[in-house]
Amino acid sequence: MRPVASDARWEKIYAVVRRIPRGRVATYGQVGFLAGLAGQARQVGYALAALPQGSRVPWHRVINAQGRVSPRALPGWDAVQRQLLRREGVRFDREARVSLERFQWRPRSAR
DNA sequence: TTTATGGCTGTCA
DNA sequence: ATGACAGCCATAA
Repeated sequence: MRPVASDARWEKIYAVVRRIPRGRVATYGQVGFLAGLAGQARQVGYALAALPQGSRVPWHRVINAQGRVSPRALPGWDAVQRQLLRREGVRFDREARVSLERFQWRPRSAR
């Protein structure tokens, strides 16, 4: 059997995402960096997109570098993400953007 | 194998 | 602020 490289990477990505506390957000690039995959933000998005529904990974706490919820393949799904974040206290401005200054997660280990 | 497409990002006009 | 582009790399065809 051929080893599936993405499994190990995705595991690392999920591990990082699981560390994001409630009411905080991280960018794809940040997650990639913390997972040892600097510059591969896109893979983070890909990994999160592949998450099964029942997973306990807080995928909704990951947004793009512009502080916005990325438009997704399935319609309405991004609105759900915003609602989940709001429920945790994350505020959106009228441009549907989050102030990363205020809500971005800052783990000590990588500051 | 090659091509096209992604829940992205930084840089430059 | 907005748009175009080039990197990144896994997956599907």
